Amino acid sequence: MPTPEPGKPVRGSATGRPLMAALDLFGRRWSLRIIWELRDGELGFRPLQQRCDSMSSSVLRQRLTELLDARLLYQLPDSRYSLTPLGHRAYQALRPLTRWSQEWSEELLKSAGSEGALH
Amino acid sequence: MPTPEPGKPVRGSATGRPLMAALDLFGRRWSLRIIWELRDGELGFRPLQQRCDSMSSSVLRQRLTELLDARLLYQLPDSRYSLTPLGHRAYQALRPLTRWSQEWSEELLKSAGSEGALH
DNA sequence: CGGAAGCGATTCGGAATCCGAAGCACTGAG
DNA sequence: CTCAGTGCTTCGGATTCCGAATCGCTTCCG
Repeated sequence: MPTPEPGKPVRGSATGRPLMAALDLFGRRWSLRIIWELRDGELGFRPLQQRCDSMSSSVLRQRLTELLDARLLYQLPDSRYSLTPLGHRAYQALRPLTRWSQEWSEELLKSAGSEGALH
Repeated sequence: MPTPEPGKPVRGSATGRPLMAALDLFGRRWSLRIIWELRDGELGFRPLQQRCDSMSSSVLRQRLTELLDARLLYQLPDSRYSLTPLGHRAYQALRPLTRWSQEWSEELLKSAGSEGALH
């Protein structure tokens, strides 16, 4: 499972268009979450694992190397992980998702309520 | 694998915070891509499959039911799939990713170039 | 009518991925 | 020396994904 790279064909897209590579990278489990948890501050391996609901260490390592390869993260001399400027901009690109998820939550509550009211 | 719902615990997050449910939903393979491909216009099952690099029909069906459950999609009387207003706003929330992926692509080209220059 | 083509959708065996518990090597504190 | 905490690896089993085949249905065309 190679790290997705814009320009090269990635799983799920023969073209390698940057967006498709990004969708592949972020479509792997925990990728988005890791970036999210590093949004304000460096974290070591285990603390990061804790914040990610104790995700499995093997997958965490896998995701970390992918994100390091992709230059979204770098490692401090004390081996903690941190977002690169590029990684931080990726986080910012994902911020609208927070607002949307709120809206989504409200929408589902609404429709759940009207379902119940039908009886 | 239940469809993630804000408020309920989802895989990868005991809290069920809306954002975490969203990260679970979008973290499943092809989810982002499907929304992306429906951004401007309805598509039937097989045409949609074509646009998604001929992804496997079983997974496509799985993702579609999840996105229907989550109210991001609805099905027209002729059984084509379309974004709901909520789904369209999800797409809009993902748009900054396009810009970012461009920047990412350039950054990787830059560092690939400087690597070569070291010899 | 007969048949070919396209559709949405399902099934199923094998491949890829993810999980989680255990353990290793190292470091600092007591 | 112990003990706890760290980054990280290994490995067997569970889950997920894949892809080809297939079904039933509709449409189109002779």
